[in-house]
Amino acid sequence: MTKSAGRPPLSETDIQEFRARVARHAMSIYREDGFDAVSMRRLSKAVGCAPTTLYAHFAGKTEILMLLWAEVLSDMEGHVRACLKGRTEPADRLREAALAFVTYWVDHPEHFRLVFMSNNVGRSEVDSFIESGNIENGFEIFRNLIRDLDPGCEDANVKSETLVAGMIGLAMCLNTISNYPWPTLSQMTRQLLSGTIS
Amino acid sequence: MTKSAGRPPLSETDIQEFRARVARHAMSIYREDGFDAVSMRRLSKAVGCAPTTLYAHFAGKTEILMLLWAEVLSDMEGHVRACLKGRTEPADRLREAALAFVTYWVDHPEHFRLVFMSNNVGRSEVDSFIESGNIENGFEIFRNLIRDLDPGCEDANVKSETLVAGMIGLAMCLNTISNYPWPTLSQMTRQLLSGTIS
DNA sequence: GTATTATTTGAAACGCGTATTAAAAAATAT
DNA sequence: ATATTTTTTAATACGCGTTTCAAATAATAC
Repeated sequence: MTKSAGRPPLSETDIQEFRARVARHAMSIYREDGFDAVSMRRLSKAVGCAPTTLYAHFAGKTEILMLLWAEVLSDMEGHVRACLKGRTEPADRLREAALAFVTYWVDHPEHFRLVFMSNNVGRSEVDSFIESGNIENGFEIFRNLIRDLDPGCEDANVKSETLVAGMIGLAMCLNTISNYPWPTLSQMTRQLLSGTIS
Repeated sequence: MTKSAGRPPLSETDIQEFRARVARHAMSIYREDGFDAVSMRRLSKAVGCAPTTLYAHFAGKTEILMLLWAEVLSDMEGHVRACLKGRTEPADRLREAALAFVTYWVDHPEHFRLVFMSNNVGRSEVDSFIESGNIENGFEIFRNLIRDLDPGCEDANVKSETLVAGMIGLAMCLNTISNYPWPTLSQMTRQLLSGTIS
């Protein structure tokens, strides 16, 4: 059990550092030139490594893109929380938060594409992201708002998960079928909420 | 204004025939080997033309994939209508139709991917599909079910469009974040409907 | 130094969507 | 047949995600 000869494996710190460096450059390219510009070849050039090296540290491109999700989601969360400032009435808070949520994705179609349409309906990759708690946080905002509205609500889970999924659906439809004569964004959000606020 | 010399342009019939032939082969490849197998090179080989020829008749791959949407959507519509057989109570009909809608997309993730995740958030391409009335039909089922439930309902448009978008969101979340501990599909659908049935 | 192990590299390959462009082929009027 | 016009083709190219694999490099123990 003594130390064996040969080059030691990368420390956990080294790995994390590398992954963080990749994330930084990926984000920089994404911000600079958009989603389509984030390619493995270009990213490896920016990082300063061979394209193959990326595949030694990531399962694939999707796993790298997930590093960007966290930033976008946190930015979105900021927008939602910002519009809660100064509002105290629970129903009002929930309404405005929902409107801000949908508005964010409609105003940032590129972000929406990155987060919701860049996965190949993949299985295991997304799972790790779930377990990291990032998704849970997204639901939590609305779960809390729903609980504030109706303390002791037993199906707050069902309500919040359905609300979030529904809002994502709204954003998706507005983004991808943009020329359809949709009702107003606030009309649809209000309608979607009518089952939550009761 | 007499006929000019030279090879005459393809007749509208010829064009339609070619497009139909492409659609047939595309659908055949899709059914046989799945979404990823439908590539321009392979499709051109199946059709019996050069890859470039496809680009003379279609703006791009997305426009070809849209030919498959109609079939999938009509299949889906069949499933929804089938579950209405024998049901007369309006609220019951709406509930079952909604459940069938979401269930269809969860049971056929490949179809979901084809219809909802194969467009690059593209603009003009999807528009032609809208104007062909295919989307309108999808909404109409639910608009009618909502009208049956509440005749003289003034915001049936808002309700149906929001419901459909919400259901798509449910299907999308269940498909792409498949390992999250979601509530039951019927729980979420019922919750989503609670704002519609009231 | 040498041996050993871990990691990175480079080059090549596959098929992909898409674009360009010159050459070939097809279909017509005269 | 010839001229004219439209359509198709073949070849080539670009960058893409991903994989394979032998060669190079780095970091350690002895």
